[in-house]
Amino acid sequence: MTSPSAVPGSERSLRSDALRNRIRILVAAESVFAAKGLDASTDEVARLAGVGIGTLYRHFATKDALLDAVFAGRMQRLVDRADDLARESDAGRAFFDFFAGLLGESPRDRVFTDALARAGLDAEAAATRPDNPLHIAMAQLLERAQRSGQVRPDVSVPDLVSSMFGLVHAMRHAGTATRVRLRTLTIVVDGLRPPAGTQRRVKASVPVGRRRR
Amino acid sequence: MTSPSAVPGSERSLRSDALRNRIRILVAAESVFAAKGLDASTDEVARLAGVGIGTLYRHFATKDALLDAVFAGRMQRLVDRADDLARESDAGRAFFDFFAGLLGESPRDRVFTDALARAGLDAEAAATRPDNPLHIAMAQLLERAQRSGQVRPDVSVPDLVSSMFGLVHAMRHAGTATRVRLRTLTIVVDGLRPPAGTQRRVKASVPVGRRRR
Amino acid sequence: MTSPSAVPGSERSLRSDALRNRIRILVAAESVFAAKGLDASTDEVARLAGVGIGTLYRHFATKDALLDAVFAGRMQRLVDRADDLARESDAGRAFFDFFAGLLGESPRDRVFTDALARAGLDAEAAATRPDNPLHIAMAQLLERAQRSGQVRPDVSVPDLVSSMFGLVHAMRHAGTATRVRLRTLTIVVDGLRPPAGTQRRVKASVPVGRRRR
Amino acid sequence: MTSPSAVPGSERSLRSDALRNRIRILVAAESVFAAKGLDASTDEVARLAGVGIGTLYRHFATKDALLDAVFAGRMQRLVDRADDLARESDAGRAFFDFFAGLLGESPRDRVFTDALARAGLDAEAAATRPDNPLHIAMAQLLERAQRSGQVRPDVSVPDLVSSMFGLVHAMRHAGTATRVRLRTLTIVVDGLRPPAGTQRRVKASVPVGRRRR
DNA sequence: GATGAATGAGACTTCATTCAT
DNA sequence: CATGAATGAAGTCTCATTCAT
Repeated sequence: MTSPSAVPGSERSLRSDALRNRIRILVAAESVFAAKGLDASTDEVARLAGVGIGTLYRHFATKDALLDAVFAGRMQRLVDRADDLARESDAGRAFFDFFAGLLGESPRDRVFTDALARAGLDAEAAATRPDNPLHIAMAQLLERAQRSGQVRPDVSVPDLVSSMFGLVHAMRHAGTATRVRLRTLTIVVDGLRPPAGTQRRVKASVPVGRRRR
Repeated sequence: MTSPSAVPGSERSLRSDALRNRIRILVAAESVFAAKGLDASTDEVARLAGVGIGTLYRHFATKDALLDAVFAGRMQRLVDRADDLARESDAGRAFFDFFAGLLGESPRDRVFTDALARAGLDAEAAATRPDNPLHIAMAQLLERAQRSGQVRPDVSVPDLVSSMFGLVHAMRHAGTATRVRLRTLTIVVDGLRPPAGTQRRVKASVPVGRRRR
Repeated sequence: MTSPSAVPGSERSLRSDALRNRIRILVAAESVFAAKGLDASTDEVARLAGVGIGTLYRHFATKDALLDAVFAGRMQRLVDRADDLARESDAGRAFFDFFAGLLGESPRDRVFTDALARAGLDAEAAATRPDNPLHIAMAQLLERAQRSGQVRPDVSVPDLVSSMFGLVHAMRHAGTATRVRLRTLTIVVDGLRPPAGTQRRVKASVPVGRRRR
Repeated sequence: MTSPSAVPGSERSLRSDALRNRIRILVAAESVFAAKGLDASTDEVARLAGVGIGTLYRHFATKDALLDAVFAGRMQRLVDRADDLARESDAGRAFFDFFAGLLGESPRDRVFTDALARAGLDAEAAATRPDNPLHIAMAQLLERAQRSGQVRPDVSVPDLVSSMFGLVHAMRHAGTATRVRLRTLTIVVDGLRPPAGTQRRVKASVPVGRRRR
């Protein structure tokens, strides 16, 4: 999780101070964009990062490139969590925990939602590019949960992503009203469960347990 | 529904040409903002409407005022539909039709979602200002559907609004993938149904008792 | 003073309603420009006058033309007062009363000062166009006062106009500080008196010879 | 007088090129606003300064801030002159030289007059904020001149400022007519002298010649 | 590599003036 | 003649991006 590859774009070895600057910029950017929206100025990001604007543009050719990097970082955290949960023994629990985790994300920021909106996650792109890391991670969670009979069998990964996308926005709308947040989550979670009467069928099939990768 | 008051701001009688321009501007604005986001320029709206920029600003003192008007129009359509459905005899069908209707709205635009995001609909504001027309309309739909036992009794109007908000965003994410759109809707709709085993309780309150589908 | 010619531009006979509108516009313009400066909009003038903007432009082809008319009206009042005073028997008193009258004018408005600044009253234009009504009126006041020995003989009408112009601005600067207003006036007035020792010379030319106060 | 602090805003050390631009902008602004009035566009200032409009706004956040800086520069020159004169041995000469110096200022520009009009110099503000540099400098000139009996004892600093304000406007009105300028100055100057008969009184009180402070 | 000053396109908005009703 | 809706030039200001130091 903390290996260098966790910082996107850092593969080409950078002088340590340059790397430090890059990270400071990313951290500042996430904070600024989360607080003030994506229209916040690059100047403000640079200021918070404690670097000159020129330095920011040396690391990220474009504001858009910076946003992409921020989004990628955010997505990575989500993928990491999905991967961690995929190792859980209880497939259903893992699956629903993933959704429940969204409760904690993004009290009010637009970074996460926009991160999901970009990055080729929309349903159309998903068909042509099924190699998206988040897709892969979610596919594992979903498959196991479905096989264990705890998730309705008729949902696919794109459905899941759309639902998750909607849920995150709903959380943003619900704001700090805990009750509302909770019940909105419940609605989606219950909607993902198998309809009454179908529920029991496959339950015993997970004894072996499978590993990713 | 088609009375003049359906066009926001038309209450003060305007010369016919002025009214026509006002409408053209609103239509253009909805289209432009839907296509390019709320950052699209007022110039572009004026150009598409075929009026000078001065005319736009004569009708709407501020870009924000224009956005408000666009949002209000969009909300009004939603409220109108909710009101229409409130007159349906089958409470459950009316309720779920309302949600199903969101399938048709907003294939990809940000106007509708942002319209919902503004206008004091967020959960916190809802507590203090329960007089919102959409709230009232949805409250009617919800109450009746709950009394008929077709919607789980533990959801409140704010939960519903958050869910709807999320669903609309999910629709935007799903894009034109009809299957995904449909299944995402299904998840939310099923999540709104009473959990298995609770279902029967209130049944008798709907005289004849009607089955969905 | 109240003859039709007092309203500049009304010479061509206008229908009575048109004339009334013209006057209402002028009155409104003076009030608006005095309160908000010459940058106030023509729209605001029209609104206060209770006429449409089109009507304003029918009467005054240009904002500048309107300003000229307002200025002319203000100047006329000044000229009228000078003419009235010219009929006073005490030449010195008449002269100084004219200056003292400026105390009352323009507590804070820019119309009067700008009226003076325009209308060919600057010293250079005065040389080529000595037919300015205000010049003529002030010339009479000055000449008589000088002949009576109560005003220093070395000042000319342009000097007087410049002094008056400055005094009016000084009044604007002094604001509502009565003491300051009064003393500033005193300085100019005393500066216009004949220097000590020169005073008596021309005395005999005023038959009776009168003392101030 | 020529220390760096004479350039307003240069206190924070700027890169030499930035400082040069700042000065070019200020010089251009003074010239443009003097020639065309305060309504002249910032674009024109930038053009004359040979910088982009963005550079102008980097140095001065607002047109108003630019005007303030221009005004402050102009005021500083006036204060500097007053301070210089305050060191003259002949108090009366110093005092009247100060006024005579206004002859040279501002043949036709509005910058100086508006600089005086702003900056809390109006008579009302003066009462509450007597710490204005110009006030202090003029107070010194005035006090000494009054003590030496060469200026009437009943004028205060606000009176003086109002008079000066008026005089500067009068100069603007007089334009290039040297005679008029000179005589208008004479009127004010003579008005500031002690009235005949009072003149001698305090004279002997200055025998040794005293230094301020 | 880092810095931050400079740039200028482009956004929003105002207002004098015109013209169809 | 009166009206006020329409027009668009022009103004202030922002901000992504470039470039000299």
